[in-house]
Amino acid sequence: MVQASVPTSRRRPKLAELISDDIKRWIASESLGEGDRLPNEKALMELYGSAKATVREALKILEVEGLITLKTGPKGGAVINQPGMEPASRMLRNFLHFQQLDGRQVYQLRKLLEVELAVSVVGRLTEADFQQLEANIAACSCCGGEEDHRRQRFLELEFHQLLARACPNPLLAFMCQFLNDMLRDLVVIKKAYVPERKQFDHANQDYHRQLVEAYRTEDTQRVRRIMAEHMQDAEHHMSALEAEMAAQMLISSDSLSGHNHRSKLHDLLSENAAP
Amino acid sequence: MVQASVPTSRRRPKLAELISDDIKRWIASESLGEGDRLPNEKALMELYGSAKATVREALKILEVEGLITLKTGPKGGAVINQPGMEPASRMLRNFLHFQQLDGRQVYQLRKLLEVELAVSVVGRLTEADFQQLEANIAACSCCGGEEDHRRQRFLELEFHQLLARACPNPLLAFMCQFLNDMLRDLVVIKKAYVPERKQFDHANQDYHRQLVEAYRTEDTQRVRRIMAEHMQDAEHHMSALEAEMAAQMLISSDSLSGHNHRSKLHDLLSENAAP
DNA sequence: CTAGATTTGTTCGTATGTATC
DNA sequence: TGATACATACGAACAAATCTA
Repeated sequence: MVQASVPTSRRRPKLAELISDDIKRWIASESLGEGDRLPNEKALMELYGSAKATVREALKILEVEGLITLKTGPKGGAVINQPGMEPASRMLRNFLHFQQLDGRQVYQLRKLLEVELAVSVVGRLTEADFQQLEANIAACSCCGGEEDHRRQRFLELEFHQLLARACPNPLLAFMCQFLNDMLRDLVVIKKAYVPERKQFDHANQDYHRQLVEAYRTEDTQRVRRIMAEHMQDAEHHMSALEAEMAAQMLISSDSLSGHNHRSKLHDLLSENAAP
Repeated sequence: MVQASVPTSRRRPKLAELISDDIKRWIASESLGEGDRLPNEKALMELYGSAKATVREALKILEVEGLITLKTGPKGGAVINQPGMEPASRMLRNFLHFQQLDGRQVYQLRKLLEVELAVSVVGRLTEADFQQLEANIAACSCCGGEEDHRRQRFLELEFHQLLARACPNPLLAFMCQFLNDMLRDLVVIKKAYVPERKQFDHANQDYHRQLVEAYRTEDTQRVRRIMAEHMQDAEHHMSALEAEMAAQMLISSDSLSGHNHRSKLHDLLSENAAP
């Protein structure tokens, strides 16, 4: 049983999947890195004895998985690309879209992971990091107008993203950033959930300020205590939207914002008779 | 900017990606579930005014992401498939393959998450679950021969997988299962790392037995304490392979086992002159 | 700055295999 | 068993993008 690429259902592996797996094995065995180039389509065609479309499908799989990028022109072709966390994040959202997930469960993890992450970056922040953190706090407190609630939330989450980028553990960093992204998109959907928002904003900014202070003095225990309180407090204020997350998670907010696209399929299948 | 499918690099979205995004939007807006069928290729061709290959590529993207499965024959076509955790797990491994990751970092998370998971399933185990757990312990202790160290590890990890399947929080369950899968594949690679293995096996079995006991009496605090100790102990014994994980993570162990495939590309490009 | 070369991106047409009825 | 519907695969050709001279 080879069958590595699409193991969701036991079935006969298709030709393109075998080819993409073979290329993956090649990448792993040669320990290739960013920038190395694969042979061009023609060479792959005659190597595997397959048609152009089949090779293209194999390359498509690798592109969707974020392992290569395809460019046209001379010196173009398939170059190996070390994937960021976006593809993994996207797939995880696809998975969670069909699960029932509520804010309580998100914070069950956030309370653990954000604290662990906060502690793990003590002593690892550069002066540039401190400047970004303090700039974020300043932006948070200054634009505290009543206008744009969402911008406020974005900035607060960005504070945590800055911390995550400094984390030396890539797994921990990924999970925290994923949780932050989910909360960010949740804010996009729920346009206004404004109970006692004012004091919540103030409390958040206070936590962030204290965190930076503790980081300056590299006081690990204080970092742990403040972040734990911060998460506890945030969970309490999240109880407002204690329901139906994971409903609209298939499309990331990047594609939601801007035009409010409706799918062509929806238009066609609902009207079913167009002039 | 639509551009949701492959956001690893900012570039003009290709036609196939736009189509797959549109289909995704359709799935999300109609809140379709498992088993619902998409229009067939011909209908999609004339709907989007694109050729067969282009539509096929769009469907390919959705298939790689685990959102649909393609079947041949009448009543075949693209049926919506609620993705399991395999696609997300695969992408996360792709990401980590290019990061430096060691056993210490894995256990930094495992110590937090396995304990949280263990506590969260107290009172949620059915009698069938208990039977599976006890059967696992029995299999662990009986086949304690010196023959197959790997089988022993597989069974021990399977104990934790059983617990994870009973966890009501899908995010927490995913992360624990992912960590277990990574450790499982690591065992496949490192064929024999046998320092004081015997007493380690015995200790593990003892922890597992005590855990089942505590679950029977629904003693939450005891579950927490035992699992915490179990993870602490396991981390200590993992220090043997404190180095280079994440090297061979691109291909899952399913495809590694069996034939020890070498890639065609490797064969061709190294010899470079075939008779 | 234009022109050509190179390589991917897209399309059409056709043939094959396979599962259902 | 055969007919049908559908995905799968092949091959050739054209279009578009991009580097280089």
